Amino acid sequence: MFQCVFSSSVLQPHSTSCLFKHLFYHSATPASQKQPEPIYSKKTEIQRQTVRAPFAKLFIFSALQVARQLLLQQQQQQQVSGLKSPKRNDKQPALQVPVSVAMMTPQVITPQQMQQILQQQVLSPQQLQVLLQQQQALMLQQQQLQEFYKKQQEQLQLQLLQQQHAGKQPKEQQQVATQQLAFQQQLLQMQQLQQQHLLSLQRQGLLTIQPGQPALPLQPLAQGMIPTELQQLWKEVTSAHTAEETTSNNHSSLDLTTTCVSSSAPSKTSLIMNPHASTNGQLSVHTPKRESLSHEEHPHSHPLYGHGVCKWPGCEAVCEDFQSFLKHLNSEHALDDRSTAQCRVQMQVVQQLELQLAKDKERLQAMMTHLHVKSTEPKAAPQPLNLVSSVTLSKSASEASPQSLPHTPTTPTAPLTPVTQGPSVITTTSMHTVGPIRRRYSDKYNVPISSADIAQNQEFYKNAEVRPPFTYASLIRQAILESPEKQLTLNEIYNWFTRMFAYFRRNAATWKNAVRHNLSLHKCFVRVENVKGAVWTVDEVEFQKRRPQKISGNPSLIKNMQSSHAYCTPLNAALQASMAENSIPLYTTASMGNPTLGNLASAIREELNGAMEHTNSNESDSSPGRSPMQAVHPVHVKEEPLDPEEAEGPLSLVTTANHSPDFDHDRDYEDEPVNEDME
DNA sequence: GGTACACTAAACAGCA
DNA sequence: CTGCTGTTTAGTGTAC
Repeated sequence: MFQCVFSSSVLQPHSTSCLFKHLFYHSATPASQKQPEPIYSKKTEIQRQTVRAPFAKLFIFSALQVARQLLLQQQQQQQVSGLKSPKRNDKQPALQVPVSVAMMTPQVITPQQMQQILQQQVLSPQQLQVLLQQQQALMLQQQQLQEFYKKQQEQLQLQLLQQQHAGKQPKEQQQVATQQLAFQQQLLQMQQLQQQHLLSLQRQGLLTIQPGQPALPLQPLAQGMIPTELQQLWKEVTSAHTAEETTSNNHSSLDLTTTCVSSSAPSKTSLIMNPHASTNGQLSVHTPKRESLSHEEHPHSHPLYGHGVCKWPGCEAVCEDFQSFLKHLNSEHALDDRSTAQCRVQMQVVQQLELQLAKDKERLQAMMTHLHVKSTEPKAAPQPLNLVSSVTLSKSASEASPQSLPHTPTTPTAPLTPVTQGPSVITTTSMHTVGPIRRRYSDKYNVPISSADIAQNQEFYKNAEVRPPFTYASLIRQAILESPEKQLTLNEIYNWFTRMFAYFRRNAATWKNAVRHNLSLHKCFVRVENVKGAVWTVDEVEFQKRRPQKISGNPSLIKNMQSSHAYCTPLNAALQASMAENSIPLYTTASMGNPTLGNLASAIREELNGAMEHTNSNESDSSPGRSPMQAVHPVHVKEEPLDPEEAEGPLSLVTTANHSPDFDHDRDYEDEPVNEDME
């Protein structure tokens, strides 16, 4: 989950596809409108309603939280590094980095990715520069504040211990506790100030936050702060802490150049046990040696040390124990030009991550707004106020602007970061989910599954335990058609299900029964006695008979459908754009390596042509509210309630998203693993 | 409200 | 007897 989510922004290409598949299926595409649920007959409607809408939102939230965690980790790394640099200049342009970014740890983005990130930013280069500088300065300030806050906590704890053992100094303890409380309150204020700061940035045009959108739920200390406010706060805290302390220069108090860069910092106890030790006018107490602090707190915990390896960017030196690591840190990563440069690089990485986080926050907000609009749209409008007229629909679906969506006037969904293609991608596709999308569309409108459906989301469904939005009949047909001889035994169909869909790796009794039921029920499935037993084939004629009722639409839609671009273009463009935005290899359906995907285009055309034939004969049945994509591919529209287990939140989805194709045999997977490879 | 459809669950039979 | 395969029925939910 973690990597999948976060790398969507910066780091890991492979996971990016994962994320965008998630996005597609929980926010954007018509397919997302269906949330699976295996057993819904015994669930109350209330359960379903509460389960569906928050699903995607929770996932997005989770993704953001994870990204935030990683960002904080990066900040920690930078923090440790930054304290070692006496030359660091907060206002220094971030691009003057002599050290190759490729030296960084595997976690770190490559120069190419960095460039991509830069290119995809919403801001102009000038704006970006300004914003970078501001963020850089603010970030350092808040880091210092964090450190001080931590010290305060430590001090309080130590004094509490002292009090317990010695039973004295109650007054001082109370004083510190009071300061602690006040400090926490001030932190809350700072959070508000952060939002103000963002708003000011927005007013300056440096941030593109949509109007009317609620303030972003900023995390304390996770965003930049107004320097003056922070300094004021700093002054208040420090002055309250030591009354006799001569308030130092605000700039110097925040200037890392005044900090002690020696690794042999004064012991923490000396600073903490005696508050007066920090009354030297220099705020060395506020610039602790993190390694020493964390070392004492957690003997083997260090942001730059983990799994016996030095995590200094580009180092990865093996250190047997923590002591050796400290030696290594002090020797190999001492204060020099190289370390300084690396530190700057790390700073830049953090900045980029922050920017990316801000951007993703924006995206999240837009998505949430979008989903909120959709979910709160009155159900009483089965024919939604589709402002996309038939004239508009006669054009390419991809040309339709998101503004065409029926938005509630109070919560307009402004264009989503129009500079980047990623969000607009989602918008482009999600725009086709207008109307009562949360409602499950009739399966009458389900076009049987096409190769494109599975192809484009194959990896997703293979790994994510999400029920595919396709009917059993469609899946069975797909399985059979994918086989070389266009025929499968029942067991082979089972295997196809379990191989292609993680969802079908559990509750085997249920879905297998359903498969058998469908095989028997539908005339399109023909049982043929074969040499090796009975096999099932698909009677396409019978199968096509089901189609006429599946597509209805007005002539404009039909006309639009005559070009396969109506369906292919937006989706493929969406995928490609999202991939390009995240600088990952194009994940086209044709490059997925599945032999069945080679016929994707023809399959799509086949589906479309087949649909067209029937649709043309049924033009009287118009559905003006249906968008082209829905009309062409209404199978995505079908929405189903969530499985209670899946409804637990995004975690269930996201965690399973990283499952290896190897099945989880320990989870209700009643059958043997796939014991034969049909292909 | 009726109808069609999909899904789930279950019963049942035949067979190896 | 057990398990698999295949058929059928019933109940439920959803969309039209």
